[in-house]
Amino acid sequence: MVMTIGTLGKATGTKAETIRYYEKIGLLPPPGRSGGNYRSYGEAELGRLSFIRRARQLGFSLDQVRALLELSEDRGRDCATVDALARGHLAEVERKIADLTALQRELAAMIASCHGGTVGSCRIIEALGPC
Amino acid sequence: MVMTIGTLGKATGTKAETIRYYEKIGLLPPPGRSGGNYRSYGEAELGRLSFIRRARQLGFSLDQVRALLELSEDRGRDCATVDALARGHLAEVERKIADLTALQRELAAMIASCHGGTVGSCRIIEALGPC
DNA sequence: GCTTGACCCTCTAGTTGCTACAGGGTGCAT
DNA sequence: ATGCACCCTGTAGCAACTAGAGGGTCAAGC
Repeated sequence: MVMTIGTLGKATGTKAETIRYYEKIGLLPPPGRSGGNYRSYGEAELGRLSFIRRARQLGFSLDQVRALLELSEDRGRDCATVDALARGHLAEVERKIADLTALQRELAAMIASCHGGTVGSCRIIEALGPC
Repeated sequence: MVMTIGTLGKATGTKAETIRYYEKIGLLPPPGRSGGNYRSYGEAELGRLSFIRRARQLGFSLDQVRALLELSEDRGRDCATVDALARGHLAEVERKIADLTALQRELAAMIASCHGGTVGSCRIIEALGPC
């Protein structure tokens, strides 16, 4: 099964530009070319790109994806490194959730304190102003 | 009270580079200069920069901060616009929290399914692989 | 009065992860 | 043969800074 970049893109929910970008930064190997100099992809590339996209959806950075790809190629290796990478990412996500939740509370309190009127007496602006 | 950029930075928890950046994008007006061509700031700038930093800490974008600053200058105006801006931002934060929470659940499940061993049998790698 | 060190200046380029052109070539159907 | 959808390369842009090069300024200490 041979695909053009557009077909591969549709199969993985990725824009052609993004695929070319992944190639440029070395996340995808340079594929073969057709007579008209079109990139041509097969099953292997489909699998690799799916992996990348899935990991991205889970919020892994491109650097983390790169590491995961490398680790996944070495099937005999202990998977503790993979585990650590995923746990590190989870911790990061949890920290972000905590930060945003604190933010949410502050914003909600600020908004609740505003009872209309003019900017001059607005509690939201006041809350942002000099302490 | 006259300050150099470094002093203003310390007072507001902002790096000098960031202050110059804010000036470049028009968030802070160009300040006066000392004999040696140093930027010199007073109370007004301290207030404005504090406002900016506080809003940034609450996750408002620079464009939103710009709008808030403009609104705050017109004390007689109805504060409904301010309120709407803040509510919009809160909604955005809440959406992000929901997204991250979904992510967190997926990551945690993935990690829980991994019971050690080699990469070849690693459930994390498997979960990322082709469906 | 001269040096040392901390500070300041401008300007440019890098970060992350794409996205959007501009200015072309290819391939297939009509 | 001509239109249209697709492909190619290369560059520039987004947010919100951050870091560095290559200089100038100022106060203190000797």
